[in-house]
Formats: sequence, C-alpha cells, structure tokens
Amino acid sequence: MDQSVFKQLLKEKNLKVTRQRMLVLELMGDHPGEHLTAEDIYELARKKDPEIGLATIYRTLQVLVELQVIDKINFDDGFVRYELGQMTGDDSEERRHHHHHAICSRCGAVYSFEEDLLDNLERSLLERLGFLVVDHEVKLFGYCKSCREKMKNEDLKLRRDLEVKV
Amino acid sequence: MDQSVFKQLLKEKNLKVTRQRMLVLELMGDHPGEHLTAEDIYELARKKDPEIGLATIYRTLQVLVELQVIDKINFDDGFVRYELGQMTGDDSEERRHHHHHAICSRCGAVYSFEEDLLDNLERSLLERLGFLVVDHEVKLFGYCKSCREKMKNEDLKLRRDLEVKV
DNA sequence: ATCAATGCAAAGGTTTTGCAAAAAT
DNA sequence: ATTTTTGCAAAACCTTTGCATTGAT
Repeated sequence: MDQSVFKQLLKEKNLKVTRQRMLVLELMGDHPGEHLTAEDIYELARKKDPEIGLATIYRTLQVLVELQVIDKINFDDGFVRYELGQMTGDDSEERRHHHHHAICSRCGAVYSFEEDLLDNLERSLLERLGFLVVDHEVKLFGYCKSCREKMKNEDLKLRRDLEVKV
Repeated sequence: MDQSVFKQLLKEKNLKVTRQRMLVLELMGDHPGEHLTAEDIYELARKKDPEIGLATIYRTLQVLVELQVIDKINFDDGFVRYELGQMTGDDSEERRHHHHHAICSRCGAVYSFEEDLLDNLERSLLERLGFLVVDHEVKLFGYCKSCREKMKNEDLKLRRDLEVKV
C-alpha cells in the first residue's frame, strides 16, 4: 500500500495523518506475509519511535482494519494477528483477496495462499438460504512437510526400539 | 455421543469419570448445533448442579476438546465457543466432520452446514507443499436473507426520502 | 483555534492457575 | 490408599478505556 493512498484514505474518513499511523503502515509493509501480533508490532515500532504506546498500536490497528488495509486473523493461540491485505487487480469492484491459511499443528508454521474454490459453495448458500457471502476465511489444520518427515523418523525409531525390546 | 462411549474415552486416557464431566457432556448434547460459550455452559450447569465452579467448566471443556468430543470455534466476538462435534458414519477412519459457518455481519446469526468442497484444495496442498490437511474450518461472512430484505427496504426508504427533498 | 490522537496507567473481560478439600479408582 | 479433580480465589493475559497533554489541520 502506497503512503499517499493511505493518507488519502485517512482524509476521506476525517482521520488525521500522524507519525504513529504512518509508522505502523510502514512496518506492516516491511513484513509482508507475516502474521504479527499487536505486541510484535509494538516491539518493531519502539525501535523507530521509543515513545510510542501500546494503546496507540491497538488503536491504529483498528483503524487499519476499518480502512481494509490490513486483515485481522485468529489462529486461536491467544493472540489476534494482523497481516497486510492485498487488493486484487480487479479494478471495477474493490473485491478483497481471501486469506487462506494452512497451520501446522506440530510446529505452528503458517502457509498462506489464495485460491477461490468456494465459489460453488457460496452460490449454493445464496440459492438455498438467501445468504450473500461477502468475505470468507479458511483455516486448514494439519502437518507440514518437515514435520511429517520428522514424525515418520520418530515412528521408525520407535519401531526399532520396540524391536530391540521384543 | 453416548455416555458409555465417553466414559470409555476417559478411561483410555486415565481420566476419571466425574459428575461434572458427565453433566457438561449432557448439556452439550442437549444443545446440538448451538455455539455455546464457557459462560453459557456454566449457567446451564449451575441449574443442575449449583455447586459447580467456572474453572471446572473450562477444564472440562479442554478435556472434551482433547478427546475430540466437541469443537472449539471462534467468531472473533471475544468469546471462545464450543459445539458438539459430530463424527462421520465413516467407520474405518475416525474422520471428523468439518464445521463450516456462515455468519451474518448485520445480525450475527450463524448458519452451520457441512459440505466438503475443499478436497481439491487439500489435494493440491499435499502435492505442492507436502502439507497434509487433517481438519479444516471455514467461516463465511455476509448477510442473511432477512437482513438483506431489511437492508433493501431501508435503501428504498432512503431513496424515497431523498426524492421528497430533491 | 479546534478537534482528534497520543501516552500512560488503570480497568476490563475471559481464561488459567495454585492449593487445600473432596471425590474417584 | 493413591491420585485425580474440584471449587474458590487470585493471578494472568490480552485488549480497551479515561483523561490530561500533545499534535494535526
């Protein structure tokens, strides 16, 4: 997101352009694809502006979510997380890309990806229930490649140990 | 979920069968398809067992989640919610049904449904990343039928008012 | 000059934890 | 008899809020 575009967005909503708001935007831009907590962003921000307060971070994140500059995500680990929301190239409608995440249940790694395979489901909801889907969020839980390999090795080791004992 | 099956599950994990655990299971069974908070369950439980403590509710819910008897869901409204997780009839593998929710952004109504339209996506993740999906969670945000009708009426009213003024 | 935004500290609300007493195996 | 679980209260935790001060327009 361009700084000038952001300033414009703020002005449209009668919000002021402050040092702190620009800093948080900059930090989010410096960490694309990451899923930062408010605390993470606070720590990053303090390096550039030691006076900044945690409450300001929270308030700024709220503003950024309302302006649809960032997305709020929840991996149920006790923290709300934020990531820069990419707009689609779609010029006519300001449709937002959907945030899909695959979360490894063993190491916690998060893979982000985009794919619109829910169109059928959304169409059927509209037809059956009259429910119009505007946005969606998909979380896939499972095991990443390296954890699967580690688990396989542990399993082999376990079997060997058992064989020794048997 | 049958009581005896639950008792068996507890015993397998060396957990004790207590009055409180059986009560919470019973309450979840009495409210299928609902999305109860810990506080909701506490209030229901106190009607049948006024001595029960909130901490016990939280601890019991953790146990039920670990035993995969209930699912933990988060609608980002500040509460973690719980619902009875239905097992599929799939006898061979103890695969769980996936919990999909359509949440109305205007009135907060939640529609639950099942549909496995993510198979393609999951297959592609395995092929491309080596990520094995075990469970998934889908949240659709939008507007339900009655809210869409209300919004349409409000829109019409607004237009009429504008016409009068013009 | 006006009104919004900040920083600090305190409060808020949900969830977890420590510990002695009670209950389950 | 042993070990887990409970209930209570206190603590922990992330997040929000009140308010005087600072900063943006």
